[in-house]
Amino acid sequence: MRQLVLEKPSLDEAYEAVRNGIAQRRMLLIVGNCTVDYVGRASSKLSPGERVLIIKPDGSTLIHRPRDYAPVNWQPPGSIFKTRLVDGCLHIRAYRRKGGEVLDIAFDRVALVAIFHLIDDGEFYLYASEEDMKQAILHDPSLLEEGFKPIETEKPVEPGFIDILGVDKEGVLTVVEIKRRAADRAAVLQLKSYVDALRAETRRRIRGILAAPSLAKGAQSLMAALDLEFKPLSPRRCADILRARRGRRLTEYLNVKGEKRREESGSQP
Amino acid sequence: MRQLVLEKPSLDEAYEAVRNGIAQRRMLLIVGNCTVDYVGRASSKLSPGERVLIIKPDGSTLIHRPRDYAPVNWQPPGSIFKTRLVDGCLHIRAYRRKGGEVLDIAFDRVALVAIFHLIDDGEFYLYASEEDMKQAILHDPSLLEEGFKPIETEKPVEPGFIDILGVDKEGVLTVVEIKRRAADRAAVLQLKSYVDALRAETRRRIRGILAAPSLAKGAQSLMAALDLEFKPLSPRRCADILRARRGRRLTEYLNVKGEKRREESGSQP
DNA sequence: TAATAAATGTCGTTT
DNA sequence: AAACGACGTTTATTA
Repeated sequence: MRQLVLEKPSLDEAYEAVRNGIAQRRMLLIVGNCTVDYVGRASSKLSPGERVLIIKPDGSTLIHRPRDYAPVNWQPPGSIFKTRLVDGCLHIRAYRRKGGEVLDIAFDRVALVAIFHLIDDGEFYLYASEEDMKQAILHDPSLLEEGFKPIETEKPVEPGFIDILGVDKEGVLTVVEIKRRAADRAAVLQLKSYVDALRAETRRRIRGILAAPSLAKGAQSLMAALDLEFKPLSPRRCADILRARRGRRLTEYLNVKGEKRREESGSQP
Repeated sequence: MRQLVLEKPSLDEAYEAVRNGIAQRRMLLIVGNCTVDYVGRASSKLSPGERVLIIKPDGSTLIHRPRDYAPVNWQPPGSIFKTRLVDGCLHIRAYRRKGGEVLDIAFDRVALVAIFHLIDDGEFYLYASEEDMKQAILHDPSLLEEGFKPIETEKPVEPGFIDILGVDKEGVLTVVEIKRRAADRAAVLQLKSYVDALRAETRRRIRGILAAPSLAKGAQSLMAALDLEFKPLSPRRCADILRARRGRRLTEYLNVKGEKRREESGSQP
């Protein structure tokens, strides 16, 4: 059985199919009228309506209403299931050991049960992450400031980790905090705490630079008050620069180096 | 047409069904082998594999692999769609005005197209939120501390909003920051910035209290260093207390007051 | 296991 | 539209 699709099944039919599908660790899509109850870190109740329930082979469970990006209720991977027919309803209970969280979905009508054995070994690549921004600055420190020299990345302090620690062209110790989106007050406070932590370690003068595409309004006054600096830097531009750099390096390998080195270069994330 | 289900349709059949389903603002479930490309705030590429695509009436778009809670790619509500048959593939493009984000899904094989007109007017209630914790403290200030008296909630400062501002039994101004889960360094810094902002407004002595179920280790040293205080408080307990309080009040209404007041009480979230 | 910070975070609320 | 903070945030990484 690669796929099983039941249109408007009876609750008995649905029950059997769902039970088997979960036992065989398939991907289940169930559409129907249901209520949802959750008890765990919080509690929630959802009165009747038509929704889509997804149960994945890894135990992830999602209930999607016909609107919104986010599921209205869910259970993360690793859930344990119990399926029952009670009082003319198909109950699916997803239990999570951690936190003793329980999600109970009760269908009184099922429009579809579809069960699939999906094979997905595709590779996923994401560009223009904060990590890409950091790499771009390390490859080309002038992106941050002319004369900037990185010393260390992810330096632990206090605790917490400084994205990039370096010195400016005057030799002044400089803490760099990177954000891939508009920096808000929280980001400023984060940078401030790193600078303060470092001040406790040394008497050298220390600059704090926040590198991000933009700075929220309320964050601007904070920056000034805390004597920190802002450097506009977009994740897209960083990703482009990285790609160009790596492209160049790849070309160098192709022209000069042997097979093994080319593979190494090609396997970079 | 309330529902249309196509098992293993040809790409032509799938194309027609998807086109119509999107035009009629239905809920679409499409299962098949696909690649996914995203360009927007970041960029991503996903090589071929079998996945579930959900398109909602509001334009929300989700691509789910057979694992993980989160979709591998998505588009938030409001997307605009373009469906095409190109080079033997069914392309579905979800375009988002904001940020010019583009999500392109290309199926070379479709296992299922299921289209539904879902009606969901159910109401969703969540208990034990941070808001519930705040209400519980306002109803019973001794939850925070014996003799505590709330003065104001969501007081704006600097900017930012103080969850609860009050005075302790000695009359000392007290800033309360509430977290529904273990308070981390960011929460401590948030409280600190509120206390500092308030200090700029008055010369009175000010206490800062962080009310949360627990305090992360790294946050403890920060609390001490910044002269702030921690009060253990669980969202569950607050929700229980709130429920009891409201239950009691409801009972009072039922026993004493007329129809109109009962309705008001009953309509509380 | 706990803690720390990123995320294409999303979502509601308010200015 | 921008900003601010909550979220049952989840997820990855690291001590």
